[in-house]
Amino acid sequence: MGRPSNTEQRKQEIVEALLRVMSECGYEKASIQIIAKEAGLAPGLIHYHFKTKQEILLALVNWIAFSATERLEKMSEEVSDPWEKLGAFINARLAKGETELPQVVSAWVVIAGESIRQPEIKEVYQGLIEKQLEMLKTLIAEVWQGKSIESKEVVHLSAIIIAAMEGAFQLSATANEIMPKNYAAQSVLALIKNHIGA
Amino acid sequence: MGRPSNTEQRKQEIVEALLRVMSECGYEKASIQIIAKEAGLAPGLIHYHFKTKQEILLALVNWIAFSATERLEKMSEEVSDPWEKLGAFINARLAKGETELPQVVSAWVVIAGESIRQPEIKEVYQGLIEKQLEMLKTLIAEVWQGKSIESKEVVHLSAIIIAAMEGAFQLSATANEIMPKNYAAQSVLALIKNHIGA
Amino acid sequence: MGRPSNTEQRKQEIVEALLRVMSECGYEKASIQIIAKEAGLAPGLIHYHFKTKQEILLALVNWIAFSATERLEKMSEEVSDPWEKLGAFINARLAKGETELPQVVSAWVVIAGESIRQPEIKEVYQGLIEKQLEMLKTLIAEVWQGKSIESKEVVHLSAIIIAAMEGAFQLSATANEIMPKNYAAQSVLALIKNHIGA
Amino acid sequence: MGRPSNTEQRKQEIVEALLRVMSECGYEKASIQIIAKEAGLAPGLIHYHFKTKQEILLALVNWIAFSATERLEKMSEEVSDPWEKLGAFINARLAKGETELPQVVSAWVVIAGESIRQPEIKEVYQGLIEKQLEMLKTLIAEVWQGKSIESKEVVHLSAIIIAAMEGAFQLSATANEIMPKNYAAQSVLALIKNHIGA
DNA sequence: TATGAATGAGTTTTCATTCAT
DNA sequence: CATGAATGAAAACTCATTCAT
Repeated sequence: MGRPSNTEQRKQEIVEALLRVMSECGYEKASIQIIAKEAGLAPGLIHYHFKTKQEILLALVNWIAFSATERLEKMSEEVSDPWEKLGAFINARLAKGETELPQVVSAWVVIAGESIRQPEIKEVYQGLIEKQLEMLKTLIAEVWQGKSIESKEVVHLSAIIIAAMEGAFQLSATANEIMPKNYAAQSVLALIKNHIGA
Repeated sequence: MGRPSNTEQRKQEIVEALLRVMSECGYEKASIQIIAKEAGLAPGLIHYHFKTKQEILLALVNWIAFSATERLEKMSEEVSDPWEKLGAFINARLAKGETELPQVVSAWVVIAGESIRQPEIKEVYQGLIEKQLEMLKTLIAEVWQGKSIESKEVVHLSAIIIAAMEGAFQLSATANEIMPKNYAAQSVLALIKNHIGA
Repeated sequence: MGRPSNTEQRKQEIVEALLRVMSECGYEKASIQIIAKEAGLAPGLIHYHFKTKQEILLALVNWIAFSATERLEKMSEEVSDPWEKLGAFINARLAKGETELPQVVSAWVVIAGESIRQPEIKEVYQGLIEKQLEMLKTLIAEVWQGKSIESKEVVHLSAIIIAAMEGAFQLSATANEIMPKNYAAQSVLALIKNHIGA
Repeated sequence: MGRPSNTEQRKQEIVEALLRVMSECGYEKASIQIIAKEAGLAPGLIHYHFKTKQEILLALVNWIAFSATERLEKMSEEVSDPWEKLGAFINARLAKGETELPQVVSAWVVIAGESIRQPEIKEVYQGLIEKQLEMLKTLIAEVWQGKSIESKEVVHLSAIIIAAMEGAFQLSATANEIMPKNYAAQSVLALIKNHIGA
């Protein structure tokens, strides 16, 4: 009957090894050999579980996107007040003491760079951004009196807020002194509050 | 006597070739061979003018940083009204129809990714961010009644605005439908105006 | 489970291939390609087993040094008479019909040249010389009535004998007609005998 | 009429630049660019005066050989007593306080290594050794009562003394603590004296 | 599933040599 | 004679991928 499959667990180990290596070396310099060593596995095994290196990256991007989405959804379910929901959304990605590892932040910046030349990565990247944008539009429409979810004001505000959040990620990875993640969240929230006159 | 030097011109040609290639292939895939072909030069000549490939990247980052700074300074000199200055600052980096090529935007995202693993790149990257932050703080203090340049509010607002601008760059390179550069600028400006109650 | 390791054998094959190539082409001209061809292996495999080319050279130098030391020690154990021991020592490195291949002699001269610019090589080279010097001092003190091992006379005589042996190597590799290895050994021994008046 | 030729001087400058560079980097790593910089000349000029890099090496080897021979001859002319002549010969190459630069010693070891693969170099190298051997045989025959210049004893002793001198060079370049040049000379002379019973 | 050796194309870099000025 | 840019072949090294065990 053979041993029970542990493929899923192994795959996850490999993906997380890539995350750790990539957050220090970037994607190209994260060689299969190094990923294997980081994961404590033999190099050959990597290609048993993933056909190509890009497939691992794709799995990583999907995993990060999935985790983020999942966390966002859970957080917005836990609270019911619209403003609290909005706060939860912002905090979920930007607040200090997050489950979000600093490695994920660095990796995310690297992923953005890779998405420039790898359409498959770009697609997943865009998917996450779009999902976030949808959520944010909904949340902002809820707190902004008299504005419909597809009104120009809501759309623009949401987009620029998403940009600010992505930018905060980038700066916290590349210029940490300037943008510590801890005050990014409150600044963003304050910005929104003032903007819609709450 | 002897051959006249054309080093500076050649170096610039090489740097711009890297820019073009990098905005499509990323940094690692921008091989010396490809850069040389793009520049119409022999591969060996690249290393005659630059000792290493990283040196070309460094020159590119410095050039982008220098061009941006120069443009920002010139624009802020051309107008005298504080609000107009602020607008010029925002527009200089984000407005459509700019001298800023879309290639520069893509390259900038790639550079952010590279700065994760190359300290020399990180340093120049941070340098530009810091310079921009200083300018923005000054501009915001000028339009924000009663706020000193180093007050917490000004610092935080400036930082988040810088983040939004960097994020807008990133999104316009990776998710263009969501964040066309053309409305990023006006959104940011509107955000500031509302925030400080102007 | 898994593939059995043959690393040690492969490494030795590569080291010996370097020896052969180096004794004809020198170190710099012994390219990885040529070494690989000489060893009947794929070029990439060389770097799988040795991180750098210098590492191969280092392994070779260590191997030569180890072989020489081992042979010297064995030879001095096989005889007990002090004069015979001394003769065995001289013969071990210089006598004809030796296990010492002419390739080792040529390679050794090349190694001396490389040790000028590679400190790591120099270190191993010096180590062997020092070990030989210690052995020779002991042997000479044993046959030289009334001289202590660290007396000036013993030290100087030993040093010059080591020099003569190294020089004989060099001449037999570069000017073979002048210094055939076969009479170097007996000449050195005669020199010592006369010198200490035996 | 043009300017007066300075070819000979330039050539000598280049040769000496190679000497200096080679004594630190070896021959292969002594690139034309580096030699040119060391000589304070433009790279192109090197190839104006020497067709190939090997030609410079050849000139250097010849120069060293010529200088050595010249010095030896002059020294043996200055004294008339046979033992003094012999002493002068030994001292000329090995004694401390020599005009012989330490760089020449290092370069000489590198040259020996190169002669393994470059017949042209080997030839000059052997030529110098032979010339020295002839001189030494003459000198030894003069001090050794009743021995003819081509007797087996004189030939062998001369050969091993030449070997000791070359070896002393090598050790003083690669293992200086073991064989300082200063006591090599006196040791060699003492060895000869004892050997021929003087 | 797992191991780790093996492959070969591709990368950056070096450098003797040539050549336009 | 002299300069210094330009060339292109070759070098060491990397690495995703394959394969024998």
